[in-house]
Amino acid sequence: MTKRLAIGDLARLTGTKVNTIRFYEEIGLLPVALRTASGRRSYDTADLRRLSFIRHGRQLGFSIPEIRSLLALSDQPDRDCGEAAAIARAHLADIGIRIARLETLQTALTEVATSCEGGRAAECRVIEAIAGTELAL
Amino acid sequence: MTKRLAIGDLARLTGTKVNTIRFYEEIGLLPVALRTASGRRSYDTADLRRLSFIRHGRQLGFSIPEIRSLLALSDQPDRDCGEAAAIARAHLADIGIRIARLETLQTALTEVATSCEGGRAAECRVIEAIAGTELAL
DNA sequence: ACTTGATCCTCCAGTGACTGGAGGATGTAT
DNA sequence: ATACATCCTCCAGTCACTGGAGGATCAAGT
Repeated sequence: MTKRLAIGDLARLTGTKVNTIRFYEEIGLLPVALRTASGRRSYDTADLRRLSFIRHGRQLGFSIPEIRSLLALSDQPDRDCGEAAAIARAHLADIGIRIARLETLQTALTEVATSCEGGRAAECRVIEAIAGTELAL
Repeated sequence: MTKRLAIGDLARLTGTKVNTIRFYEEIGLLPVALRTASGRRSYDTADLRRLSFIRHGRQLGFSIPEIRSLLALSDQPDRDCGEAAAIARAHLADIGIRIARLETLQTALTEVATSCEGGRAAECRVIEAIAGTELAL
């Protein structure tokens, strides 16, 4: 039998609250956990990877329905490849925008962070970075 | 007098609910809005940019305290440059991680999206993409 | 001037995604 | 055997909105 993890271990390894893990099970983001003889939840490394994915996804601002649809890509072993491709494509555009915005913010913050050495306060373009250029109103 | 916007205009232009704009005013993310003679809120393009920043920031997964601290960089005209640089630096590491994760996810999704044309279902690396490589346990 | 429909106001209740705590059982280390 | 951490369930609270009631105001058309 490979290494099994208690809920607390999983929580520590992923930076998740124990209650949150139980919550994810309740709403079906994580599979119903196996139980030990005494009724405690027991996990393996697949659960660890899945939870890690969920947590990082949440930190990136994906909603739970979005994460569900991303997880669906992994959950369907090889059926309905066309549908999987459609889900993937639907997310790709959004991800491109996110990356672009983060990169603009990165540039703006780098400017702020380095401006002090340059002598005086930088022209602060932080809002402009993320506000979006489409607002030329 | 330059162009003034009603709360509904601001909502439409930024994709925000009217109630959410009032909420942001209440918690101090947006300045207390000017009012017309009849008591309606009135906005300008600075408010539009600020709200646009807030909304995009939220979509990128930044919490309201984080957004507050990013806005602080723009709000302080030129006082305490060192503090501003510290805030900027604190966010930069995090942003680098976000970008890297999104790029890995982008690669994984592109693989899924293009695999159908190649003939058979791709080995789905979506979870692996975001789960993080530090979990080699 | 009047009506109609959209928009605004305040206030307050509800939702999504957690977070924390009470009360009690179980595991582990001395 | 005693302690102390960890687990269980259940339920209440928080954060960031979201929606609706009840009522005033505005802008357009007749």
